[in-house]
This record gives sequence, structure tokens and C-alpha cells, in this order.
Amino acid sequence: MAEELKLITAPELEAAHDIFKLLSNPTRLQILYILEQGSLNVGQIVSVLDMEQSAISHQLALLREGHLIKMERVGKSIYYGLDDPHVLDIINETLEHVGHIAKGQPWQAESND
Amino acid sequence: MAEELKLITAPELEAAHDIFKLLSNPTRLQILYILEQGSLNVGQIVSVLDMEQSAISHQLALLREGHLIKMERVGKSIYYGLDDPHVLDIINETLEHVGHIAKGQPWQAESND
DNA sequence: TTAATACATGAATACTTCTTCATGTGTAAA
DNA sequence: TTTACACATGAAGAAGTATTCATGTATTAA
Repeated sequence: MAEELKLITAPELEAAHDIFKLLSNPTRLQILYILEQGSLNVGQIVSVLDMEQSAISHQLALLREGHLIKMERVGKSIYYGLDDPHVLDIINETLEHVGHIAKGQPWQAESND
Repeated sequence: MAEELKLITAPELEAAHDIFKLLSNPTRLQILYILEQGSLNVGQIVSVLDMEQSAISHQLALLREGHLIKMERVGKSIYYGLDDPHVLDIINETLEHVGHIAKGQPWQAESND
């Protein structure tokens, strides 16, 4: 009957779900991607992504609540940086994965570019 | 000014978003997790996850449209299997990641909270 | 203290998603 | 050709999500 199937445990499922929910948004993906390249303040993130400050702040709050980023006030501005670099491994692995699809290439044989 | 920031390209962003959307659901995560252990028909998936057949079928349709699973009819039943084993790497990496959190372990043994 | 800057946050709205219920479709057995 | 079984699919409602608008808060300068 093949009843020896393993399931994801409830706490792991919930934690994984929380992470994937945070990653399932283009704005948050870009924020994490650029923060991997260095900490930025809100104004810089806003201008790089060319979005409204309020929209960025709301997304930053979600990422902060999920412990994926951390904030640090410096004078009047607030700098954000990655708090959990490991999630970038997940993002980058996914980007490599979809890179092949987006370029219409087969699964392996990345080669040039 | 740090204007040499790299952004995720639009097609990659869209593709990554599509994948993370599919992964940001507990039912779909469990489905992918058990299908990694072997192909199953719908009735088996329903009984393992203990959910309504219609709910499972809807989620299977989404995973199928996203090319993460494939179906094969055998008699009256339809068997589903992974179509993109690479996404399981992403899921498993995430599960390992959250495993540490769920078990209350530090990221790299920084200090004992 | 007042004003300006940088950012956070609550409310409202449009949009998306998940589940359930009802029904449709394909296959096999009678 | 009926009937039963296994599964898909459309519609509807509830719940969650993202953005905008308006406003609040912390910091610095005047």
C-alpha cells in the first residue's frame, strides 16, 4: 500500500510556508536581491526599485517580521540589511533554475554568458 | 552612490515569482514532498493528506500548469509525478534551513540564547 | 521650539487565492 | 448501454495580499 510515505512535519511546514510566502512577491525578491549586495537605506531602495516609499516600507516591515532583514538607524535614515543570508541561497538557486527556462535553454549546459 | 546595483531581470523575476507562488502553500508543499518519494494517484494523495478530493485536484491542476508535476492515466486512476525534480532541491534546502529554526538551533552556533 | 527630512503605519480598496459545492468527463465493469 | 468509479472543473464565498492615501513618529537643523 506504500504507507511508508514521509510527510513534512507541522512546524517545518509552517516555517517553510512562512518563508515561501515572503519570497512569493516580486518587490520583496528584488529587495532581498539588492540587499545581498550591501545594506541600503529606504530612500535608496525606493529609487532603485522606482516605487512609492509607502509600498516599500510595508514590504520591508513584512520582511523584518519574518526575520529576513534587519534595520539599523543612522541619523535620519534607516539602513536595511540581510538578517538571514541563507534565504539568498534559495533565491539564487531558484534564479539559476529559472534562468535556463527564461532563456529557453535545457536544464543543464549553462556555458557562456 | 552605489549605483552599480544589479536587479533581477524581468523574465527571471516573473519565473521565480511563479515558482515561489506555487511553493507558498502547505498543501502543495506536501504534495511535492510525497511525490518525490514516488508517483501516486489522486486517491492516494487524498488519503495521505486527508483532504477533500476536489481541493487536492485543484492544487494538482495548479502544479501541473506550472510544469512542476505531470500526470499519467492508468486505467481509471491518474498518477502524478514530479516533472521538475529541481524544485525539490529548493524545497529540501528550505526545509533544512527551517529545521534549525524549528528545533531552536542557532544559525551557525553564534551563542546560546 | 519650530520646521524639515526620512521613514513607519493605519485604513481603504482592488485583487488574488483557497476551499467547498455542484456537476462534468473519461474509463471500466456489468 | 447503463452504472459505478476516479478525477477534473466551474462557480461562489471567505480570507488573504498589495498598493495608495493620509497621517504619525523619530531625528536633525535652524
